[in-house]
Amino acid sequence: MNVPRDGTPTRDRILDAAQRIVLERGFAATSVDAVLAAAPATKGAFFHHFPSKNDLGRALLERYAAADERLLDDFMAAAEAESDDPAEQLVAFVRRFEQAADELAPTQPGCLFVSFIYESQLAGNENDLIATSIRHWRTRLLEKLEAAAELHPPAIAVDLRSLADQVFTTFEGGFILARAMHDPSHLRAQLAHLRHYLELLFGL
Amino acid sequence: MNVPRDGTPTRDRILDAAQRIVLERGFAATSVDAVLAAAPATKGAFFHHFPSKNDLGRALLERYAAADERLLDDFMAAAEAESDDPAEQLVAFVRRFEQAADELAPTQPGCLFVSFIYESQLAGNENDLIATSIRHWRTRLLEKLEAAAELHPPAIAVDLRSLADQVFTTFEGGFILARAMHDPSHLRAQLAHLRHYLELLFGL
DNA sequence: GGGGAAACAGACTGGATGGTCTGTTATATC
DNA sequence: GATATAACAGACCATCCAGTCTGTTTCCCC
Repeated sequence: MNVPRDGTPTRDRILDAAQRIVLERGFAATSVDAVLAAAPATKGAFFHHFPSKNDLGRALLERYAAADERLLDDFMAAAEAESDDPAEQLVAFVRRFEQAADELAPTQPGCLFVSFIYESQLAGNENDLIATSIRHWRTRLLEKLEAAAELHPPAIAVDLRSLADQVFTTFEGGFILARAMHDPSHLRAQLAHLRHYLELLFGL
Repeated sequence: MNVPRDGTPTRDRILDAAQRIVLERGFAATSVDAVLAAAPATKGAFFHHFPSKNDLGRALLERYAAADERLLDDFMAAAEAESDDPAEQLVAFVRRFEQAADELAPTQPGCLFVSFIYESQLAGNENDLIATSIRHWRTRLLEKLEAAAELHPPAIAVDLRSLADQVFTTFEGGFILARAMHDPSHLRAQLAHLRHYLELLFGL
């Protein structure tokens, strides 16, 4: 078996350029030629790495979901290092995203998931990739919420399952708000309210 | 001046069909031909009513924003009829959206605003239409929030301005969550948390 | 150092798509 | 009932765009 030169740098360059353009204009409005011009790369390179444009979309989503999962793990680990109280961990977790929001928002004008969710043209397989990602967040946060509710009986009865989803909701909604108003700082402010809600619920 | 037959029914049919398809696939992925097939209408009719596809987008946005504003006014008026307490009015306001969510979500799989926000290809003019709409909600809700905070000192210090935006955030985030998980009921659940947050803040 | 396979390069194509253009029909005014 | 004009109808066009195809280069293995 012969192993010629490594193609991953080219592949990554294409993915990076594609992600930037997709986040800005959406997937359908992103032409392969535009990606190639931005990468830069050629037609031959593109269709060597991705059989079709849809495969590029799938690859983008997979890479994004993986990075997303890593972020969740990292921030949760950092939050767990700050305190032993699961409620305080949750608050620290959200606070970390608030801090990250200011740096993240200007460079990343949105969430790649939304770019695909609002374009149902991709088959169910990759949409399930998003659903799996969301469920992962939910599971991870739900166990913390349950532990927190155990220690700190909530001020009012709430459904913890959908509360876990509230993190995703606030993130996506905040992104949209920030983008619609052309002001990245909105994301942080919306996340702060989620934190306040948790603080009130668990009496912190 | 001669006034031939009325064109508004055709125009509306085109707008209705276009809105359905745009909400499902996004604006860029919506071809004029697909709209014409769904309306149904012909090329001649389309380009008689809309000089270009982008003009259709603008018209869609304008119509949507107007309906949005009407909804805000109606629900706010209904909430104001329920109670004299601005805090309770706000809670009633959100509760109304929870009720509406179940009926709205299945027929309308998303918010038209997002379809355009995540596709920056349209010029700044129509994006400002969205921003104006958001600012309208913010202004309207902010005055209620300030009145509520006067009567019921908030449990913790929060920024009322961004709290007003939280309604928009929760709505958009909830829509995305519902769509990503293929379960419209999520929207209602997310709105419920927003209501709980308000209840906790104002001690209701 | 020759052979082979992956990694490109780039001209080319067929279909989709936004938009045009030349009619034709309906209706209110005179 | 002649006419003017908005409201359509639908063939047609120019462009763009995803995907193909035929090379050429690079690099490892023997």
